[in-house]
Amino acid sequence: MLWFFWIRGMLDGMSPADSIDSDGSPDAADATDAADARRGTARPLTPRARARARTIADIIRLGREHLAKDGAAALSLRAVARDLGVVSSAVYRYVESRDELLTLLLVDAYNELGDAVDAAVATRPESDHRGRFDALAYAVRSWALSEPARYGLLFGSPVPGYKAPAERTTEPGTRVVRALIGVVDDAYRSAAGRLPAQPEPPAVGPALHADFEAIRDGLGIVLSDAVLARGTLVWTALFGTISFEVFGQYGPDTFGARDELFGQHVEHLARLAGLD
Amino acid sequence: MLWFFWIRGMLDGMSPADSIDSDGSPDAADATDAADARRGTARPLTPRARARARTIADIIRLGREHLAKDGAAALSLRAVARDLGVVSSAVYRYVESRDELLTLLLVDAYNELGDAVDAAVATRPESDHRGRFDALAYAVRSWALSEPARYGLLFGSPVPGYKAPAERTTEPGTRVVRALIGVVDDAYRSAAGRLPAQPEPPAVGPALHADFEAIRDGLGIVLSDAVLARGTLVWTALFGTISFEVFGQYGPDTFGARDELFGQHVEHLARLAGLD
DNA sequence: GAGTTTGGGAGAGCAGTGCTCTCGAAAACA
DNA sequence: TGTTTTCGAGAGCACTGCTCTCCCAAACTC
Repeated sequence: MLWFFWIRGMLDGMSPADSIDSDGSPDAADATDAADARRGTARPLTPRARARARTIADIIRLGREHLAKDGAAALSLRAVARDLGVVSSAVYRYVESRDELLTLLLVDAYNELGDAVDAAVATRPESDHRGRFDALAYAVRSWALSEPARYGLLFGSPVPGYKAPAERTTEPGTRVVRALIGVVDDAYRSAAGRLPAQPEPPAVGPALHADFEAIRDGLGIVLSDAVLARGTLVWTALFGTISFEVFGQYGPDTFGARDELFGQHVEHLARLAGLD
Repeated sequence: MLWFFWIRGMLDGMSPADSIDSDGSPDAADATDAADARRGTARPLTPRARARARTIADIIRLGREHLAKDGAAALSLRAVARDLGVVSSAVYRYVESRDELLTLLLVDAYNELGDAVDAAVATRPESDHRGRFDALAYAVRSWALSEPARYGLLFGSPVPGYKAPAERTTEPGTRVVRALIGVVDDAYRSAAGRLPAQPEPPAVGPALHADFEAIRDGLGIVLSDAVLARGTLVWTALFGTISFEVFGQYGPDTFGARDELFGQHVEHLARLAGLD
């Protein structure tokens, strides 16, 4: 299964706990209602189920706070239990393990980032491809700088011993790249035939061509091998630039004008993507 | 102090432990000799000092193994002590804390990567700027793929609660970027005046200009603002691409032809750097 | 309404972690 | 030979994830 792809039927397979809205609002129990409605089982919500959903939402909210403050490696189930006013063994009634909580927080963070990106892109008209690209890039950077530890969980070094379950993280985890591909694909569709000539691209070999072909098939896009090759670089470069800033790779004093530096990089990346 | 800069006198301030050769060879004690020789104090090495240096070298070697296997967050001083055949409190005679060991391993890894890059660049003639750039890029990628956990320590999410001491990590930590700047600067020096015209660059504002000016002063290079802007993007993009591969951001199946994909990216990055 | 089921909090316990302290022996030095 | 220094061992503290048992109260069933 290609990583890019929306996994059909995934929502149906989700447990109620997965459906908690990502803002951790107190009425998370309603999310279970929504999930029930989605799969057509109008189950009358028992008080117990309601209390349970509320507790899980609290655990996610507290976990998110700890994650934001101390990072993934320092996330402690016992600390969450303390904040919840409960003994440590009690949280195991709601969350299978620390890794399970990490998965919930991973999905939570992916969706928050995805929402931020979607909202930013939507502020620009559909025809303003360059504007949409800029909005996407700046939205990712803003979220990353405001949530460095959670960004690190998503795009930093893997947590040792933790393996994200693909069936739960793939869809939310690919929202940004799918949005990016959408912006670029729209631009190329609308500009079909009248694109500025790019300098001769390096030839793409048969193996990489097959990879790109599978991506095109899976996502229903029209981008050429050359554009996809440049597009993947734009993708990884965008996150590379942001990661350097978030993770402190620039050092404390080298760049004072970080906004402007990022603007320069976005400019070059947009050109590389062919959006100019 | 700008992060890029070689810190003068740093070696003089180093403790013997910092001078352990990065390959963890058993004769690490000789490194102390070397350090003594460098600062002109020919101290006769006592048996105790010799044994001590050897033990520290063992600790670093074992720590490196654990780091490579399980990642930074899972690095355990007690586990190292067990492997060393000693009780846990005994290692505190040699290493101040877990963070101290992390610093030693950080410097160790930075230097191993720096050595690999320097060696790769040196295989190409000085005039082959594009070849040197490619060699640098592929050397970083090779090392990263063969040492994913240690790469993650250097370029992934920061270890929570750990703050790398700048006076010990800045010099080794900037070896790669200094090598990269060297390659690009050489190319621009040797091509002075006869460079292919680049498409009109976005204008650099006064604040970013000041940053670039400081970098030029500090490193004694001639690169223009436009080239430095593109150069920092090349730098961050290179590590972004490599990080995506090492950290599994591509997903397991999206790209089979990863070598070729990286080759495409290097090609575009070389063009962006003006090395064509 | 009475009886039964079940959900879940409390607490003890196990094995691991980083780190500190004291004690004693051995090695190095004077 | 006697003194000083070094350093390993071991106990102990506070923390972690996680399991197990106990038991009460809320919820469901008849």
